[in-house]
Amino acid sequence: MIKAKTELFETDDIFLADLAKALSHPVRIKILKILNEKNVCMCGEIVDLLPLAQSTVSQHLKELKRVGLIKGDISGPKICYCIDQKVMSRARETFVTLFTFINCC
Amino acid sequence: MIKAKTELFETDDIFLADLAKALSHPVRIKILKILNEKNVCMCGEIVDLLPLAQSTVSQHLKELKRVGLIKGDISGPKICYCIDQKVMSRARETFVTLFTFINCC
DNA sequence: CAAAATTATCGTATATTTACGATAAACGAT
DNA sequence: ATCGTTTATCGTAAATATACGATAATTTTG
Repeated sequence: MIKAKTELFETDDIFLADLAKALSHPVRIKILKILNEKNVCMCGEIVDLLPLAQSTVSQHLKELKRVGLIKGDISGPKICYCIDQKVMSRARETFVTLFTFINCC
Repeated sequence: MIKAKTELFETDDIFLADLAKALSHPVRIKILKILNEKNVCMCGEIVDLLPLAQSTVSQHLKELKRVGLIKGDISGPKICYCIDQKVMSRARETFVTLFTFINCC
């Protein structure tokens, strides 16, 4: 059912939009692919693979962390980043649900 | 294989990021759901269902049109918007490919 | 032809994003 | 304790996104 004008957006829509925002920059897609390939990765390694300053990469990692798609485990001065598969699965389901909904009904 | 620092992003990543950008606002998710439910929809109908000015809704429609997820057929002074299922399917595949890649390999 | 209806575009204000260099913070090694 | 390494954060500048009202453009209707 379509909602009345006074109601705000549904939390599902906000979550999906938020996920999409985290995926809306090629660098962040690339970072996810790098993390996927290396399994676990220091921030510095990612910086070396990208044409960006360390602070910029750090900002992108922060955005991915914000939605939970990645997590960073502190080990000494380094931080080992990796994909949070649980959240990633939830993200996949969220997108699939949208596309299924739109392609079917 | 991980690319050297000098190479820019892959076109796949750019396309995916671009799609994600179009989906990165709750209003645009909502618009897609409205179009899905109504099948075909005038701009004005969408405006009536959202707490936004007509010009703002028009801008969001433009962003969805930019990536091709929707198309607008002119019929008199009205414009009938609908989802472009072909592009939507491509979008679904693009996201599924990413998630499959990340969850498996 | 004029008026009404519909939608896009323009101008504009504000907020957010993206990028960088510089600096701070945390830890291991010397 | 100090130094080097690693990463986050700060300050800042430029670009983009989001929202609105006003206006223009298009077509149907009167």
